[in-house]
Amino acid sequence: MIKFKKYDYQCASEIILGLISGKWKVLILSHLSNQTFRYNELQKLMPGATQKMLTMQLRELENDGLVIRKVYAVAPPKVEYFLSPLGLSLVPMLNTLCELGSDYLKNKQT
Amino acid sequence: MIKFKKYDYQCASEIILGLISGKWKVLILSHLSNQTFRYNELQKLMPGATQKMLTMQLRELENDGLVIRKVYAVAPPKVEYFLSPLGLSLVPMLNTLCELGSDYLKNKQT
DNA sequence: CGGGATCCTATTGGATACTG
DNA sequence: CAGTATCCAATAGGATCCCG
Repeated sequence: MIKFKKYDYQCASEIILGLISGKWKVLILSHLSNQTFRYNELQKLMPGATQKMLTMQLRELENDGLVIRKVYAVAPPKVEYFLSPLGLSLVPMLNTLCELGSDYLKNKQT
Repeated sequence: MIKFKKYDYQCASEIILGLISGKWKVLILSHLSNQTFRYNELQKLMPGATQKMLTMQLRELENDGLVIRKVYAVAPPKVEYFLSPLGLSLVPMLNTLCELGSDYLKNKQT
């Protein structure tokens, strides 16, 4: 039994799933895997996400140490988001997940 | 945009996450990756899961083609669960996920 | 033995309005 | 620009009882 963040996990893989489970998290991570983005740029990339959801998902990713939020003390406000080393370490796995997903779809169509 | 099972996915990786997201799914998959189990054997392996949840998760895994349910026409009933080729194809990824989870924990403790 | 049916709670996500 | 705050709907999960 693994205790982490008020949850009990039976398997360490569930921890990673907890980190990336959330309606917009993998999408955010995949965007940030390419480059740094500002808040409103991410909004444009994900028109379906409300402000509340985008902010929530970013905050969780930040608290879990996958994403870094850099605030510039300027007016108007400027905030940049980019992957931490920990977030970067998940990128190959996310790509694998993506390939498996494509394979799965092909398989299900035949 | 990928349409699959009444959901719209922006990234193929979300499909795999949908398949294995569920409180007991990765645990079921990890047990079945080693050997075939009967229903009540799985119950004993996962004391925290209620009958309803165990059945639900197994049915979803079956409907998604990851697990095969084999019913023997005997009395008392006998039902066996084991991984399909599709389910087996996810095992290496699940192991990777497990390693990443362990790494993450170590990192967070320091 | 291997479930199904019902009822209830908790968590997640959405819509909308407001702000330093 | 980059968020908060509030209220509400949908889904996931849990407790309990029943059945061929």
